[in-house]
Amino acid sequence: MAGEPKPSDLVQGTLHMLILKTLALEPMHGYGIGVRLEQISKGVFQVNAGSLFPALRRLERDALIAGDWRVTENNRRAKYYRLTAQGRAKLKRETRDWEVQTRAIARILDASLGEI
Amino acid sequence: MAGEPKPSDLVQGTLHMLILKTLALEPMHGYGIGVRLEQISKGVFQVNAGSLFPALRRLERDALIAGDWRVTENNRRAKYYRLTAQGRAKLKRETRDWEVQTRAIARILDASLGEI
DNA sequence: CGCTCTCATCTAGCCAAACTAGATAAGTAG
DNA sequence: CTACTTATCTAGTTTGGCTAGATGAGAGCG
Repeated sequence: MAGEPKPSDLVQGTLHMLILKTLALEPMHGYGIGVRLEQISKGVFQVNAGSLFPALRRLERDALIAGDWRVTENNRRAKYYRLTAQGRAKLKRETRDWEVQTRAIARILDASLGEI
Repeated sequence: MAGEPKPSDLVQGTLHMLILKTLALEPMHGYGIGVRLEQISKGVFQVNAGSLFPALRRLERDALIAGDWRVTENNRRAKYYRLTAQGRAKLKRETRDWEVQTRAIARILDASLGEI
């Protein structure tokens, strides 16, 4: 986060939520999660491997996801992660909190002097 | 940010933007900014003094806001901050970036397997 | 065969920013 | 005098994304 934030910089604290959401759709390996987030966001997020993999390890450490090594379609080894029950609950909470907070921020950003 | 995030925890990186927006409406002192953010957000943000004042000092250090000591209506000394031209430009950029990113996040959170 | 490309993961060390948990000071109200 | 509110400040911790690499293995090519 040095100097001017590029538009691709993640809003801090959202990467966990986005990973959980991606895995809620289907189990995937880390690299694939990065590619998918980039695709769905239409390039807004270029998910950094140096952010992504540490995030995955934190999520696994906290038992929100669980992973096992397998072989991909391309015949490479990769660790496939899936949501745990705790992860699913966490995603639900985080999504709800995110919506509450973005609504509140929108209210502030839309405010004008008249309505205070 | 210990343990379970309370719903009042700020989405990281947004405090600067919210302060700039508040000051864009009218010059205020720090304490007042905190009260106003809490009011407009309808209690979603209980802005921590330990977050708020360091943030103000960073913004002043970066010349995005400028402050001078005055006396409030209550006859207390307080530092009134106002936006600088740079601050106004920064607010514009941050608001635009915020909207791009929240739209992208919304797209991800709304995604279902069918549309991949 | 060696070379390069892509896929896939991992790590160390940095840095911004919000947090906790206080201290400080001065005016107001009882 | 005491307690409360307003108003600001700080030290030290933690979170989490960042840069900038290393590592390894399969695929394609001359």
